[in-house]
Amino acid sequence: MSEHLGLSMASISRVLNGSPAAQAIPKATQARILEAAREFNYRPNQLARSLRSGQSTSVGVLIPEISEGYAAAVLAGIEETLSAAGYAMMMITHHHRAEVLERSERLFAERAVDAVIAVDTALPLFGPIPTVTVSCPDAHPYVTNIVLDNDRAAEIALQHLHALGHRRIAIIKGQPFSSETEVRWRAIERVAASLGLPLTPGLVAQMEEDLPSSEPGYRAACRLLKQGGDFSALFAFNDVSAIGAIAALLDAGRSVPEDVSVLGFDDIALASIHRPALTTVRQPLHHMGVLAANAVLEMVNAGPDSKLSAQQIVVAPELVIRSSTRACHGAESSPA
Amino acid sequence: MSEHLGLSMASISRVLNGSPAAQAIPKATQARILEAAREFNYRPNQLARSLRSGQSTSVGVLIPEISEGYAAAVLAGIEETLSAAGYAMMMITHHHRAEVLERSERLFAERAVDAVIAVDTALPLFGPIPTVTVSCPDAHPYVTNIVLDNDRAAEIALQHLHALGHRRIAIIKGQPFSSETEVRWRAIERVAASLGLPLTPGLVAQMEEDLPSSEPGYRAACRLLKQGGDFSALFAFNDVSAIGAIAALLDAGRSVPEDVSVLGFDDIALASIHRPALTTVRQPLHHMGVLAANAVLEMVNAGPDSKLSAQQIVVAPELVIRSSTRACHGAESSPA
DNA sequence: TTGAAAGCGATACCAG
DNA sequence: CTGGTATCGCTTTCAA
Repeated sequence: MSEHLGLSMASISRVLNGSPAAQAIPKATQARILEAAREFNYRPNQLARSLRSGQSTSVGVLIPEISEGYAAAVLAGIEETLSAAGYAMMMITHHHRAEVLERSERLFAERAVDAVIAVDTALPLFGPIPTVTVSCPDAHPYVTNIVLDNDRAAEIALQHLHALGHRRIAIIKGQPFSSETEVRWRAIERVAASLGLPLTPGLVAQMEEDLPSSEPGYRAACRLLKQGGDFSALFAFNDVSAIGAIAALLDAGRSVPEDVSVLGFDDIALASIHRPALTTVRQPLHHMGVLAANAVLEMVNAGPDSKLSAQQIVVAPELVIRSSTRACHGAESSPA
Repeated sequence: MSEHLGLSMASISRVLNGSPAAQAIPKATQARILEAAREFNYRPNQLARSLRSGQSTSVGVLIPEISEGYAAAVLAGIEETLSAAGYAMMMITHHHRAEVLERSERLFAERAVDAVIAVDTALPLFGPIPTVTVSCPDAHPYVTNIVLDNDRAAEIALQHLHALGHRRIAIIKGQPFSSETEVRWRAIERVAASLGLPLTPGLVAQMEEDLPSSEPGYRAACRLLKQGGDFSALFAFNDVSAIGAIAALLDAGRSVPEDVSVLGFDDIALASIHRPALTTVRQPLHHMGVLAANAVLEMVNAGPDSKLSAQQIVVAPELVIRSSTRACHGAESSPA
C-alpha cells in the first residue's frame, strides 16, 4: 500500500473514493495522495472492495445465445451502458435449457452480482436480487420488464398490408419456446378480427425447429404454400424467417413483392441489406438493452431496501417501409 | 457459516474443495458436511475465496463489438468453454478505440482476471498475465495466438474462381485497423501472382469506414465499379462486405452470380441466410473460440510460473460453395 | 484532520 | 484427523 509516502491507509481510502469524510481533508494532502496513486500505478482490488462493501459492481446477464441479430443487439446496448457506469458483466448463455437456468442462479449468487438482466428467457424467479427482463412478457410481478408493445406492432403491420389492399394475409408464428410467440399471436388475432381479415388454419404456419438460420422460415412458408398458398401477403415472426420465406416463395415461382408482399419483424441489420430490402416492424433492440441496463443501475443505486417498485416499460415499434411490400395486384384503389 | 453443525470451518473448507488434505478425513464426516452444505443451501462466496487464493476463476475478453457475426461466433465458443470449466467471463467491447484498450488493462487488473483473451484486437501488451489472442497475426512473442492459415485461404479462394474461368478478379481489402487486413492481402498477392492473375489498382478497393454494417463493402464495390468495373468475379474481405458488394452490384444493374461471382470470407450465419447464399471461405470461428478458451485454461492451470511457452495455433480454412459464384460467362471450358 | 483497528468470508499454515 | 488463527486488500466506525 502506498502509505509508505506519508499517511495511513484510512485517509487514502477516503480520498480515492471521494467519500463524504474526505471533505475534511486539506486539498494539499488530497493532491499528494492522488499523485502518489498515479505514480505507483495503484489499482484498487475490486475483489477486496466488494467483499467489504457488499457491492460487486457487476451484473449477471442471461441470454439464450449470442448469434447475430436479436440477442447481440440487445447485448450491445447492455454492455455499453453497464461498462460506461463501471459495472462488469457476467454473461451466461442458456440455449433455453432449464438446467442451465437453475445453475445460473447459483453462479450469480456465488459471484455476488448486484443484479441480473434476463433477455428472452423464461426466468425461474431469482431470489431477492434486483431483476430486469427484456422481452419476457409473462414475468413475475416483482421484476421490472422491458417489453415491446405487441398490440401496436400487430396494428401497424396489418394496417400497412390492409391499406395496400391485401386481404388474404398469411402468418408465420414463432417457435413455441420463444417467449414472445404467444403475446404476438394474440395481438395479431385481435387486430385481424378488427380489420375483418381471415385467419384460417391454411393461412397460418408455426415454426418448430430451434435453428438460428432462416431454415425454419423457409419450411414454414413451404407448408403455407402446400396448404393452398392463397395469399397475397405474408407477415413473418422475424426478419430471419421472412428471408427464409422469401427464398421459399421464389423457389416456388412466386416473386416478391410482385406476387406476394412480405413483412418482417425486428429490423436486424440484414433487413436493409437484403434484396428485396425488407419492410419490417422495427424493435429498438439496442435501446431496449440500454433501458434494461439503466433500470438495473437505478435499482442498485437506490439501495437494497428502497421500495422502488417494479415497472413495466413498454417500447414502441415502428414500421420501416422498404421494397418487400407493395400494393396488392388485384386490389381496387385502396383507401389510405 | 455452517460450523454450527459439528466441527470447524477449516475442515469444512477442506472437504468442500476436495483439497488433498481432505483424504485424511473419515468418509462419515465428509458425508455429514456435504449434507449440511446442501441443507443450508450453502454458496461459497467467490469474492472471498478469490481474495484469499489469488485465483478469481474469471477471464477478461476483449472484442471489437458483438453485433456483426464474426465476433459473436468466436465469443460463443469462448463462453461455452469457459462456462463449462466454471470460469466467469468479463467482456469489454472496444470498438477499436485505443483509449478503451488502455482502460481495459486497468479494469482487468482491478477485477483480478486470471487471464485475457483478445479477439481481432491490436493488443497493447498486457502485463505478465496469461494472454491468448484470436486473429491477431502480429501479436507479441509471449502470447499464444490462434490464427487462420491465410495463405491457404487465399489459395482455395482464388483457385476456385480461377477454375471457374474467372481471370479478372476484383478484391475488396479490409480496413486498415483490422488486424488481418495486411496478412490476408499479402497472401492474395502471392497467390494471384502464382496463378497469373492481374491485381491492377483498378481491381482493388480498400474499405475505410469503421462501421459494423455492410456499408463499407457497398461503397468499396461502388468504387470498383467506378474504376472501370471490368471484372467477372469479386473476392471480399468478409461476408458482411460481400453482402454489401452484392447490393451495390445489383443496384448498378449487374446480377449475381450471372454477371459477377462474389466470394465472401468467414462464413458467418448470415452467409447462408442471404440470397443468393454466399460462397465463402469458412473460418472455424466457433472452434477458434473454443481453442482460445482451452489455451487460456491450460495456462492458468499450469500455474503462474510454469514455463509453458507461447504457441502459435494455426487453423485451416475451408471453402463453402453456395450460389453466389458460378462459371465465368465468356469462359472457354475451364480446366478442372 | 488523521490513525487504529475491526471485520467482509474464505483458505492455508501450523499445531495438537 | 481436526482446530486455531493469520491473512488476502479494502472500507468504516470510533477515537485521538
